[in-house]
Amino acid sequence: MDKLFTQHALERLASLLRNECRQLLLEDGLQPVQFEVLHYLSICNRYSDTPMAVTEYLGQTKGTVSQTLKVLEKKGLIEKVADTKDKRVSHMKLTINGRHLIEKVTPFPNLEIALTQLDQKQQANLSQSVVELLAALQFANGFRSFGQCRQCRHNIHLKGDQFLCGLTHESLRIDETTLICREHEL
Amino acid sequence: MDKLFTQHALERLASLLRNECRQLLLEDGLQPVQFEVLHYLSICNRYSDTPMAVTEYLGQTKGTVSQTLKVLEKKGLIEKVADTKDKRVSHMKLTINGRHLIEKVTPFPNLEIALTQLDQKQQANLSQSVVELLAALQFANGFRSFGQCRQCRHNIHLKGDQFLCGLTHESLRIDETTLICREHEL
DNA sequence: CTATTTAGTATCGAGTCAATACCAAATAGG
DNA sequence: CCTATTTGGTATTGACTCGATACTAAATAG
Repeated sequence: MDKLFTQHALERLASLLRNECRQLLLEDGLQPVQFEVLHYLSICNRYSDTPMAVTEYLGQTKGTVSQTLKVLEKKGLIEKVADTKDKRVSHMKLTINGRHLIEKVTPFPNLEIALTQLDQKQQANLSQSVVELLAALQFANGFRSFGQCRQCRHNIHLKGDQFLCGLTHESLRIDETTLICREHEL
Repeated sequence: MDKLFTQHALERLASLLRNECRQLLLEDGLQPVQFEVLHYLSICNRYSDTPMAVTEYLGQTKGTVSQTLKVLEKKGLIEKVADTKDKRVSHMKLTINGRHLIEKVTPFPNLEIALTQLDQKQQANLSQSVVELLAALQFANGFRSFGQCRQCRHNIHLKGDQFLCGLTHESLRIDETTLICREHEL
């Protein structure tokens, strides 16, 4: 079966990536999951930076995620901001230090090297394949798709730089439309 | 940068796979890493089933791997067999129960669904892309390539079903040549 | 024949993660 | 309008991960 072979390669890939992440963050005292959360928070939009959104994104329990966020907050990498409308929800914003850390460790050196060793066509193929599989896997998991705001069915392009979210009926700045949204649907 | 986008997709993919693995093994009380080791041991050849080989494969420390193996042994999924020539090394063989467990959980249901949702060409692309990236990443990590014996430069095809390893000067059964070898080199 | 290397184990501490239990705010329904 | 349920989030506990360190025994080098 070729599928089993692909699965094995994917598992191994996942394992190597996780290891590279771990070693990279060792001096900062961060764990792979913590980095994942930080990274997610750095590329998601204002509807998607709540503890519950992170929970859905990671596919873990909210209790687990709550702990991870607590650690990141204690390290001064993120800040909790209360929601103005719903007093239950809070938004997790990256601090300056959080942004610095992300910039410092991305892209992963070895992954970067590996990617540059592929030619242009291989890179394009890889990128496309991974995105396709990711979409299929998220769907199979019953997860939200967590795609870019710009590519969402709720996104309405008024004219020029003016965009609107059909779900929240709020207007979007153009730079917000490239962020990841938990309400994303194709 | 498109590379950053690819890295993010890969990270997320790794994360989702790990979660599926975890949930799948929850009732068996196994952790993702433990499954990874078990899976590796089920597809590696007789030169590559030692604790040190697993250590190189996972890219962790030997102490960490030693613990993982101890757990698997205590659960009756693998057995330690002493090497006949080198009294320091031991070989970890899967028990019947170990094989049963592997068969029970592979392939991962959601990954399987996701893969079948891709068409033939997408699947082929994915498989190829992942293998290419894996090779590049292993190289960038300074890791051994852990490829199939059959595709190794040391593998000598005598005639018909007769193969020889040019490194160990031992003859190989034909079914052994499809296993993964730690000494693999292209 | 000693010195170094290699294979492997044991122990410790910080951290992951699910499960459970809990609280407060928002929403639903008569 | 007022209670019941749902939703967002925190706290605690226990089994497990993982690197660091320290250790033993066997093999190899010089």
